[in-house]
Amino acid sequence: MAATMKDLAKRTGLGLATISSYFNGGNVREKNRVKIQEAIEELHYEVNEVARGLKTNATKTIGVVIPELNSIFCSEIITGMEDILRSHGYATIICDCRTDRILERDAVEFLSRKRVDGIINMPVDITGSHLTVFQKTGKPIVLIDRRIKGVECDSVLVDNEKAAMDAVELLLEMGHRNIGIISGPRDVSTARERLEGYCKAHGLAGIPVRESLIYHGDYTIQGGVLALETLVKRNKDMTAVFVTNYEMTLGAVIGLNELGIHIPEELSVIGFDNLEFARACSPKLTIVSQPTNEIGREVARIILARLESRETDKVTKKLQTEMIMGKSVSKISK
Amino acid sequence: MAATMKDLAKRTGLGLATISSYFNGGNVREKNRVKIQEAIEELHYEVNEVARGLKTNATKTIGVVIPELNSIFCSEIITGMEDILRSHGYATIICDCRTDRILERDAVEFLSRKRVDGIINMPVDITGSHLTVFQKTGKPIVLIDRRIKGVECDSVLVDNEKAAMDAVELLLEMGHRNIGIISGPRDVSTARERLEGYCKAHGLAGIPVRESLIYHGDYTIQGGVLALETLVKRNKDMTAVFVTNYEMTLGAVIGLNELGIHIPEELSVIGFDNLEFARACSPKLTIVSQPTNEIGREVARIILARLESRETDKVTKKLQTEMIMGKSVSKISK
DNA sequence: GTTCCAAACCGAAACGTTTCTGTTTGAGCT
DNA sequence: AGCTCAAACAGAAACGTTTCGGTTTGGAAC
Repeated sequence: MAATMKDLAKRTGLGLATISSYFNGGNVREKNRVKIQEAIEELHYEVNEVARGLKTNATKTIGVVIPELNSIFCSEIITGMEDILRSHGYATIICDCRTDRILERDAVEFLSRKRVDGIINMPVDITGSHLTVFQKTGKPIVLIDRRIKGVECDSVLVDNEKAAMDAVELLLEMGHRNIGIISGPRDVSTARERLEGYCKAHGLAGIPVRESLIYHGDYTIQGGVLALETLVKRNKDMTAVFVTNYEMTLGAVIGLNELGIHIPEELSVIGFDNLEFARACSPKLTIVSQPTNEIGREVARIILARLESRETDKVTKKLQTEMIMGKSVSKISK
Repeated sequence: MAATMKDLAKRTGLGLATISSYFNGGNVREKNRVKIQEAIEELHYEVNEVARGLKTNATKTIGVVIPELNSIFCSEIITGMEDILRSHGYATIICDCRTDRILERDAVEFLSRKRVDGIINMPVDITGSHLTVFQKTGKPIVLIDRRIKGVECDSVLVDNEKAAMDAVELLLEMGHRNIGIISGPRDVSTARERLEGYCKAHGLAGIPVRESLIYHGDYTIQGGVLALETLVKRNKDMTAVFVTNYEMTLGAVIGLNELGIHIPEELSVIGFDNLEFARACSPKLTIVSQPTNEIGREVARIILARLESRETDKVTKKLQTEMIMGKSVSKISK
């Protein structure tokens, strides 16, 4: 069907090795070079990366396993990551495991069979057991956003505790004393860290944390709606709420909107991520913004470094968030 | 390094062909079956899909080329698509070409070298020249959302004209006579069709179309902001605006917000896509909603059918949009 | 205990590369 | 013209599968 290197060899009268070295930057006489080029044109030759992958034992492909493609946090990271990987000749196979441990394990096995050169993973299964088999191959793994205890490998994280402290401290400074938090699932490390930041900020200010002000959501939009409704219902004195990821922020705004509660007169809000959405809210939402693009680029850089050299010590990069000021926080005068 | 079928053969005392037929559903005696299973466990064997791909000339991989991963329209389609493809044993390599014709061409060539079994493409280059080489391989191509004149292949489209007519007719019924439209790039078929619907609705109502009410945006958020500002500035009598994709809808809402223009008292708005965002707007935005998930699933079904059988006649599926009513359109009484 | 035949098995060749081990070539010297 | 040596080339083996043709096996029927 498609032309092969053998065809090129036959056509040009050259040997297979010469054709191969032409494609791999070896020494080929100029006149043969043009002969090969002509043959490529005429036969519409294209390198077969599958065969090459079999021979070289490197597919120039990175597997990416994420909980939800359809989440701006993930998709922005991927965009930044892919940019860099592509420019270094690497392809990415993206597997969206729908926040499902089984599918996540399947995805890793699948990528392993496909002989990807490395895996980038925002883990759902916090035991990391889905990664152990792949890790034995010695190929690199880089974790995004969430750390895993057992598995030791490179990771790119965000300073979640600091992020949450910044937000809560702002609310405290503005006089709020009954601050709700829409936290994430208890078993997700980012969620725990953000909640920890919330508690620490309270501790530093000498204000006790009230259990009823804490809601453990599920990081989804619908979960955000429910969380907000619940918090509002059970805390009549709550004057502010801090939402700890984008999807739930969107949900919370929907909830407030549908309950007819005004921001910030009746409730101050600090959200998470998606600057553009924050700008579209009226009044503009104050948010904690994660450097998604930079996370993606950093992940790409780390895995590329690993692929090129065999350093031993694992690196953990922690990036900082930024507060983007809006008008969704009001000042409370006692 | 990793165990191969040859190792399994040695270990079990069976032949290569038997091992192979074990993996491909052939006839293997029960006792040998368990022997093989044990050997797999002990040697941690995993099929090498690269070698298999070379031999079978099928990689069980579909290439997907889209203009922008970081767009909810695209990412929702991909989610729906991947679900179905995965459950049929196909992987997807996603290439985000950043709305760049050169990168799009690169992506297709890249996928071709990787010997993907088919390509799904939301095309940027409307001449389709990036696809002609791949098409010669006889492997299937399915286009999403935008049609291309030269290239004949399956496609899944949306009834854009009807979508726009529905929206504009609603505005006309509510008494609006000076309706702005934030349209898309002139060379994108979806944009032209939506604009056509806008014009047709005016025609049916016997109302002339005014050039100054038409703005050609670029389908980006920032483009939406600019579009809105421009339209508002040059049409003091404009009472409603129809925005023709999600990113520009978000931009338009940002623009209105930052200009302090109230919806719907000062300006009625109909947006496009992203139901959740519409719900988060205050008042809730009326939008035209595309069946993104269904588009993705349909695309997957079509390409799977092509991969399994060699029907000749190409199919074009056209899906309908839905209007989701909010409170962003006011009634005008003359 | 034969006979028979499908079911089960085996080994080699092939897929399209890269790479290893040699061999040839030709430009720059006497 | 002859010599030298690196540069350029050639051929074959190997990567890990599938598949083709041919061989063995085992159980049912006699």
